[in-house]
Amino acid sequence: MTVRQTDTKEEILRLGTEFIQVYGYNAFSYADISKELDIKNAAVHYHFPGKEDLLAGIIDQYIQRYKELGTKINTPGMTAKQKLDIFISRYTDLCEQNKICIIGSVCSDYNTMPESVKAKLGELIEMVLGMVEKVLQQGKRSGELNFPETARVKSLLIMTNLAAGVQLARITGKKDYIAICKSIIDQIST
Amino acid sequence: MTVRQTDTKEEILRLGTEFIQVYGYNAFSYADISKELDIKNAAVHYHFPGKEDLLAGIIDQYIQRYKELGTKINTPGMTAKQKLDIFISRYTDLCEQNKICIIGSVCSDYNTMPESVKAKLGELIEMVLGMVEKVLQQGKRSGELNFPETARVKSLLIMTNLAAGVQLARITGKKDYIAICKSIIDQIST
DNA sequence: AGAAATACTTACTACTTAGTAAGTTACTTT
DNA sequence: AAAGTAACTTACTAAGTAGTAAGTATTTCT
Repeated sequence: MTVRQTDTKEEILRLGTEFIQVYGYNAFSYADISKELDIKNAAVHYHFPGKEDLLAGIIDQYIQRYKELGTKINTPGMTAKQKLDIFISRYTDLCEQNKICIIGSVCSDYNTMPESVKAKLGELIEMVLGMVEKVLQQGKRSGELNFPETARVKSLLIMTNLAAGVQLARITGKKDYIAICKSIIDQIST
Repeated sequence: MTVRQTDTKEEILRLGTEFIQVYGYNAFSYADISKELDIKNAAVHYHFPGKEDLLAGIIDQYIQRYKELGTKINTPGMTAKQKLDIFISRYTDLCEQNKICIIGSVCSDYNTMPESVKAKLGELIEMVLGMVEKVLQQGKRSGELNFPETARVKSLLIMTNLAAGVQLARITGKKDYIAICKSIIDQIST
């Protein structure tokens, strides 16, 4: 039962996530993190020996957060539409902060990553897609939502719209992202 | 009327494009290019003084190619569906070579780029979206295609499906990309 | 109180990065 | 034939990169 002496490790994870979302994985260095936190780069290496370890830690944290979201979503009395809105709002938040989804960001550099990280990334994606699929399935069964595709394929369509939507918004502006979100909702509404 | 002494410049552009599509913009160096072409890194700097110039050249070439595609597409006797298939096949080719769209790739590193490159990227995207929009409009008018959204929004939806689809395929496999393509076609078919 | 673990800093190394200045070769123009 | 230009190479620099070994202060365990 340690009391918590430091939150340096969590700050490193926070900053690492932010840098990936804002500048990309191969565009930031341990020096960027240490400068920002006013510590030495060796301190970053202490918590995460290599940059790959940091990336693995960031993805693990992401997986953890989505697991918590899954628990939250399984609260009874929530409609499928409300659940889906929670997923969409995650991307809307990113868009408003001029960030992009770490999955999309890391995907560009995917081929420069070790197998261990690739596996973790696969786990994260399958988890998110699975969660959205379940929500869509629930909505379809209850008659709340309507779409011609299978729930799996529809989750692929929606998630690709959102992921590339925030990327596009960086270049063409937020109005395009907003239009995409509106269409996603319209498409599945009965 | 120069005869063409060298194709080094074009080879650099070709390799640069490939590196961006395979590893990402901030993950390759001038040394990677010079090694591959068996020249010195100074030779790369001769043709493209800075990495930003190389990126600008790559995007310019992409814009040029899409312009040529636009001309090709304006050939009479081509259905809207055939035209759209040409756009889709570009992404399918990428997917098969385990590459991703340069727009999506570069987007991760967008905030590390100079304004001149950002502007070029905007030009490229608006051009592609505009072309797809026109094709969709034509198809809708002629009754060949059917969709509830505006042509502009539908082009956003389709292009985000494709762009993120090839990204996703890297991680979860090509079957997901294929399912996405099938759905795109199904959605707009009358 | 002493030992051990935690969370660092100091000080460094080996390597890679983009980038440049000056020289070389070969072809083209006048 | 001379001058100029294009397309390089040679040889380098300054800055940044990930990463490490050894030391220090502080807390925790026994």
